[in-house]
Amino acid sequence: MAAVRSVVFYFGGRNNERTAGTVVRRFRGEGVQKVDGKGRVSIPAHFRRVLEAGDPSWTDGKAPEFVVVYGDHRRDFLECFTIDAANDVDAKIDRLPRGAAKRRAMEQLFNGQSMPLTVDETGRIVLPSRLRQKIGIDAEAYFMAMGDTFQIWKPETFDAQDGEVAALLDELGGSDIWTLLGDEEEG
Amino acid sequence: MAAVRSVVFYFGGRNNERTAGTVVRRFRGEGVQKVDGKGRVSIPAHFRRVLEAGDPSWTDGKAPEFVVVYGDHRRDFLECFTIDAANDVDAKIDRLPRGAAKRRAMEQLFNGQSMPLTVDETGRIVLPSRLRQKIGIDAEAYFMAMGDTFQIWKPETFDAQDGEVAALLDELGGSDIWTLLGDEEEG
DNA sequence: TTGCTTCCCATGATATCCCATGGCACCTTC
DNA sequence: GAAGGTGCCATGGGATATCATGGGAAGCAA
Repeated sequence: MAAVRSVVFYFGGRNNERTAGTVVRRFRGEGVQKVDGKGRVSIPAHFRRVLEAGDPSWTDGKAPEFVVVYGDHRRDFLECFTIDAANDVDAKIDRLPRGAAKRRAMEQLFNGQSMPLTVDETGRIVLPSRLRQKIGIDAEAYFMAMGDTFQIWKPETFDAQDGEVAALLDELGGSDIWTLLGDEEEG
Repeated sequence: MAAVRSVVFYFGGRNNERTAGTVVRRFRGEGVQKVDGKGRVSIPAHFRRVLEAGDPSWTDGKAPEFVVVYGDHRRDFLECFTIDAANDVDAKIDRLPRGAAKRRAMEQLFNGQSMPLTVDETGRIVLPSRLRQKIGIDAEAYFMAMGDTFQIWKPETFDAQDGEVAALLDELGGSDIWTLLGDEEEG
């Protein structure tokens, strides 16, 4: 019954400042999930696979943990990190000089304004009401992959900023990947 | 404008096996495949060979993975990337400055509006109904190679834009490859 | 108690897996 | 060089597992 089909890993982007050789499975995809009165939300199955792969202490059958950063009032979405990704960020913060203003700010944001969450047996998390209120989530939550992380939005909030993104893409010449990246150089 | 339905399979012939020493790396050809009620579609065998070659974690006998980008409302086709190609794109996106609007847009397009798919043992994928609906596919899908990637279209949609391409070629002076390439050099 | 969590069980809808078939290309064999 | 064998390819159908989601009971805190 335990479901570990052999998860196929693939390597993430080359220049993503990750430890060389680290196998990373990137988040991909998007979707709307229901949020019930208790604040329970299903994590899309594919995201769960990535969370499992990114949690060093996860084993088959267990529930993966991850870190959600909610930030201050300026942030209107939640950003979710695998344990591995969160450790990478922590390591980077550690490299900043002690006492530096930037370091304090980073620590406050990433260590203070964040919390660990655990996916339960049925693939759901419970979003504390404080977090739901913060980003205005009510009955639905919009999940969007961002490579190393994924984000949780109130659908309406996301739609609004999505319009801006679409406008930007128009300005940049459409939604063709190669055009946008500037394909002069070959890889 | 030729009707897609009249196109006979043209995937590069039958003997396109992995002959020793021959590395298949670019998608070539076009054709129509059936889509059944479950959304299952056979990936043309020649395309599979390229997907296998472009998946670092693929080994003989395994099922290759790849990434399909469906994009926003302006896109009326699906664009399929090998894992290698997707990693290249991710790497290029990673090189854009963090926080830049363009980077955000690219991440949303390429990480959010995309999903990983796996070719099954029989050489098929399952196109989720959401994707089929998005590009209007029901019983048939048109596959078209684009070198690094391949695209999946609703046949009728492809026919329509195919007419535009033909018109453009007329305008450019015909369909002679060398003439067209020469023009580009002069311009 | 009243309200919030946490855990366990239930269910409809997909999605996935396993098995099956007809066809065509190529290879053998006579 | 016809006839039949072999293997991959495209496709279909049914059985099973997984997913997303809902509801209730049990624990815990003011």
